[in-house]
Amino acid sequence: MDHKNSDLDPSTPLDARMVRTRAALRDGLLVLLEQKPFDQITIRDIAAQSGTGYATFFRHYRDKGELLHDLAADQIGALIKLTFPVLLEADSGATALALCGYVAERKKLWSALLTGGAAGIMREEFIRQASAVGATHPKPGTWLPYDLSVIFGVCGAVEILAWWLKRQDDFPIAQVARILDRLVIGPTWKAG
Amino acid sequence: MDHKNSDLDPSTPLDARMVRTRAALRDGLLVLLEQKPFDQITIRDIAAQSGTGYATFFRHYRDKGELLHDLAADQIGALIKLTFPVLLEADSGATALALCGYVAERKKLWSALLTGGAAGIMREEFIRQASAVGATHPKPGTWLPYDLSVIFGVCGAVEILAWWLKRQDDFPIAQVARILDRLVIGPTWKAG
Amino acid sequence: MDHKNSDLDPSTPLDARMVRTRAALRDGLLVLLEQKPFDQITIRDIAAQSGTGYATFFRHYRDKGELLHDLAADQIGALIKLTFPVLLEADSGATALALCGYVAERKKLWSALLTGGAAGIMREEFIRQASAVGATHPKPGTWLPYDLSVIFGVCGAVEILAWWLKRQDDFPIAQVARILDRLVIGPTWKAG
Amino acid sequence: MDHKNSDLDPSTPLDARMVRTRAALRDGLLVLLEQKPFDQITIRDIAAQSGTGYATFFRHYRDKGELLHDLAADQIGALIKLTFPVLLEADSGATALALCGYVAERKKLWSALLTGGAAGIMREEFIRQASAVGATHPKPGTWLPYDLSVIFGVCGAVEILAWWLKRQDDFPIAQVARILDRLVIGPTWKAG
DNA sequence: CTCTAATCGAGACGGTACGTCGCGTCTTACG
DNA sequence: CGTAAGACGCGACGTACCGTCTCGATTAGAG
Repeated sequence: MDHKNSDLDPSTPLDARMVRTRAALRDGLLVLLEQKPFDQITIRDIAAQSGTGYATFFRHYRDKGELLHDLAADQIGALIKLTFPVLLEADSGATALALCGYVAERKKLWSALLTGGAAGIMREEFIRQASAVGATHPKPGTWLPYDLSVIFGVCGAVEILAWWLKRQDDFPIAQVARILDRLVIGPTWKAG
Repeated sequence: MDHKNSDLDPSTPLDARMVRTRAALRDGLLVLLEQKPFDQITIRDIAAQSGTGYATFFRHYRDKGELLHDLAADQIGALIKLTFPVLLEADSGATALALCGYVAERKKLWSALLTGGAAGIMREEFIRQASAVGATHPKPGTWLPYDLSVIFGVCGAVEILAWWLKRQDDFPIAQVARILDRLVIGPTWKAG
Repeated sequence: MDHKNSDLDPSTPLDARMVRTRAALRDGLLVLLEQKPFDQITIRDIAAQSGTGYATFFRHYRDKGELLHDLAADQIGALIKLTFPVLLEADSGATALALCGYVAERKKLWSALLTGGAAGIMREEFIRQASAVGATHPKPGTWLPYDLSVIFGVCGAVEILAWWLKRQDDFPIAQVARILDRLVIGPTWKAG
Repeated sequence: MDHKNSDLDPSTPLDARMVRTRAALRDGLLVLLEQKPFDQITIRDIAAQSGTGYATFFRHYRDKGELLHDLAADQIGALIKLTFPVLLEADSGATALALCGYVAERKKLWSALLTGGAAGIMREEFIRQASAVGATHPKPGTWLPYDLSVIFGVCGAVEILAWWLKRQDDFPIAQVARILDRLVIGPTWKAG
C-alpha cells in the first residue's frame, strides 16, 4: 500500500520532494500536450518527459486523468477567478471579452487542453468549479434548471473556444467575445 | 486480402451474408450499450454478443468507433430527416418539440448513444450530417460563422438532451423543448 | 461435403479439369519454393500463384503438406527408380554417382525440396518409398536393424545433398558421390 | 520499452525475478514437451504451464524457438562437454557408449527434444556447438569437408538416437553404441 | 448437341494464435 | 533504509492464416 491515501488532498503538499515531483509531472504533461492529443499520451511518456520514474507517477496520481484534472483545476480556477467578478460587476460583453483575452494570452495551453482528447475531463472539472462558484450568487430564473445552465454554459463556451483555437487565421477576439456573449452568457445568465 | 476494401461504402451490401453480419454487429452493440458505457465495451464483447467471430468484426469495421458511427449515422439521419422539415416550415418551438418527442420515444437508445462514452463520436457524426443538410438552405446571418453555428447547435442540443435523459424523474418534455428552443435553436437559427 | 473422398487416390483423375487444377497447384508450389522456404508459403500464396481459387485448393489437398507430398512422391519415385537398379547391379560408387548426377540435373528443384522447410516431409516420403522398394531385396546383415538403416541412409543422403546444394561454388560431383558412398551407402549397404 | 534489449545475453541475469521467470518458462516447456510435440505447443500453453503472464514470455524470448534454443543450448552443452573428452582420449567405442549412456539416463528429456517437432532446432544448435568445440582440435582428413562432417555426424547421431528413443522395447544400449560407432563416429572421425 | 451435374472463382465466415501495447502492482537493487 | 527503475500479470488490440461454407458461372462428358 503505497499511494492510496495521500493523493486525495493535493492541497497539502506533505513533502518538498512531492511538490517538485508533481510540478515535474504537470510540466511534462503540458509539454506533451503541445505535441499530441491527451488520449495518445501514455503514462510512460509523462514519466520520461518529466524525468521521474514510471512507478513514481502512481505515487501521486491514480491515472493520467487525475494528473490532467490537477492541471486543469489550477487553470480553470484561475480563469474563473478572473472572469467571474467581471460577470457580476460589469456587463456580459465585458465578461466575454475578459475570458477570451485570458485564453488568447495562453493560446498554446488552452489549445492543448480543449482541442485534444482532454476536453471531456476539462468539461467535467469546469462544471464542478463553475457549480461551486455559481452557487454563491443568486440563482437565475426558474425556467432553466440551475445544473443544466451550468452544463450548457460550460459546454457552449468550451465549444466556441475550441473552434476558435483550432482556426489557423486570426479570427478577431472581439467577434468571438460577441458570439460567446450572444450564444452562451446572454441566454443562460441574463434571461430570467 | 480479406477485409481491406469493402468497408468504405456500406451502402452497397455486396453480399447477403455481410448484411446479416453487420446487422448482428449493430444489434449486438446496441444491446451492450444499454448495459455499459461505450468506452468499456470491447470488440470481443460485441463479437460475442452478436454471435460473430472476433476477426469478422474487422472485416466490416476498422474499430468499434466505426461501428458506432454506422449505427449513429442511421439514427441521426432519421432524426434529422424528421425534424428538419419542421424547422423549415413551422416555428422553432414546434421543431424543438418534434425533436424531443422523437428522442423520448426512443429513450433507451438515445440514452445509450448520448450519455455513455459514445457522445464524442455522436457529436462528430451529428455535425457532419447537420452540415450537409444545413448547406441546402439559405445561410443564417453573417455574425455567426456557419460551421460554428452547426457545432454549437449540435453540442448544445446534445448536452440538453443528455442532461434530460440522465434524469431519473419525468422532467416534462414541453419544458425541455422550451429550453432547447431558447438556448439553441433561437440563438443560432432565428437570430440574424 | 465437397472434397472428402476424391483426394485419396490421385491416380484416378476423375475429370479433365481436376487434372489441370492439380497440375497448376503443383507448378505454383514449385515456383514459390524457389522463392521462399516451404513453411512460409501460405495456401493463399499457392492459390494465387497457380491462378486457382482459394477454396479449390482444399478440393484437392487437405493441407499444403499433402500437396508437397504429392510433388515429392513423384520426384522421389523417379529418383529411386533410377538409382535403385544401379545399386543392385553395379558397385556402390556408380550408384552414388548416378544419384548425384540425377540431382545435379534438377538442381533448382531439389534445392527447393531439400533446403527449405520442406525437408521434413521429404524425408518422410523418402523413407516410405525406400522402405517399400528396399523390402523387395534381401536384407542386409543383422547388426543393423532394417528400419534404422533406411532412416539413416535417407537422412544421411539428404543431409549431404542439402549441404551440396546450398554451396554456391561448384563442388565437384565426383567428390560428393565419393562422400555419399563412403558415409552412407558403404556403411549401410555393403557392410554385413 | 520493456523487453527489447535484455534477451540478447542470457548470461547476465540482470534481475533475480528474470532468472526465476526464465527458469519457470524452461521448466514449463519441458513439462509440455513430454505431453505433445514442440510444434503444437503454443506460447500461451507455455505461459500457462509456467505460471507466468503471456506477454511476459516475449520479455524474455522472441518466440518459442528461442526458448527451446535456450533449453537445448544447456543440454547440448552438457552432453558435448561430457562426451568430447572421451572422444579425444579413448577409442570411439567408448565415446559412443558414453553418449548413449548419458542420453539413456535422461531418456524423457531427450525423447522430448529429439522426437518432437523440436528436432530441427536441436540439430541447428548441436551443429553450432559441435562446430565450435570441434574447431579446437586438429581437423580430420581432407577428403571430407569439415563443416559437412559436423553436419553429417550430428544428424546421423540424432537420427539414431531418435530411432532408439522412439522404440518401446529396451533395445540394448551396447548395440546402439556399436551402431553409432560404425555408422557415424567411425566414418567421420577415424577415417582420414 | 444438348442437358445435367460436377468443378470452378470468389470470398465471407468462425476460429485460434500471434506479437504489441499500456495499465497498475509489486519486487528488486542501488545509493 | 528509502526510492528509482523496471519486471510482472493482465487483457485488449489488430493481423494472419486456417479450413469450412455458400454462392453463381462455367464447363465437361453422357445421352
